[in-house]
Amino acid sequence: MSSVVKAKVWASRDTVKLARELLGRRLVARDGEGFERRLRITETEAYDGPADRACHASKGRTARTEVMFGPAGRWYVYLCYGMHQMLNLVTGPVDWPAAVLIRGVEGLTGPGRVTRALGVDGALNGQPAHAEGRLWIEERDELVLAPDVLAGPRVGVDYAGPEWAGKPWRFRWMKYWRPPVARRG
DNA sequence: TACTCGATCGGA
DNA sequence: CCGATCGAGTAA
Repeated sequence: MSSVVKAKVWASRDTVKLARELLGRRLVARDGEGFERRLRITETEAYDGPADRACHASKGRTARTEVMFGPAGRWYVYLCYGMHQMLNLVTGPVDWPAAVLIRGVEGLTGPGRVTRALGVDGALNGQPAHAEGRLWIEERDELVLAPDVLAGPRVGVDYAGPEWAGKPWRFRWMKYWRPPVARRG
């Protein structure tokens, strides 16, 4: 199967469904020595379209959000709070800005922790997520729904207002998801 | 050019 | 609870 065909898997109009279906698929990270880690995706969030006030692209088409308007199957990586890289998979048709934030993989809870552990940074922005390289999503012909998935509101998007912050577009595969390490009190 | 604020995290 | 830390977005 060509990369082009594989990328079409993510071109569905329904990004919320894709965020749900991404659970259970493997994220593969290859380091400088060629060592690979294959980790099940356990937590995702959907950011869907120009009307979604929590989606960066709701502010319009800019240099930063351009990649979300492009073809599906590429990485959208941006810096948050000046120190955390956020890893997203671009989804949807061309000119429909949407993406799925990868918030957790097995053994790693939290979007900033995932990228730190896998060495992800802005260099991956715009790179294909469906071809072997530095980081990719393992090929699988069919999307398989993971069982035991909990949906809830997205994290940290209250600024988007109740209509958008309240949408249950965060998905966790509870069989593999683990709560963040306890904070000290 | 000067602000403001975040799709977060770890420490107190 | 709080500070870290910096680029994008906005207003001017």
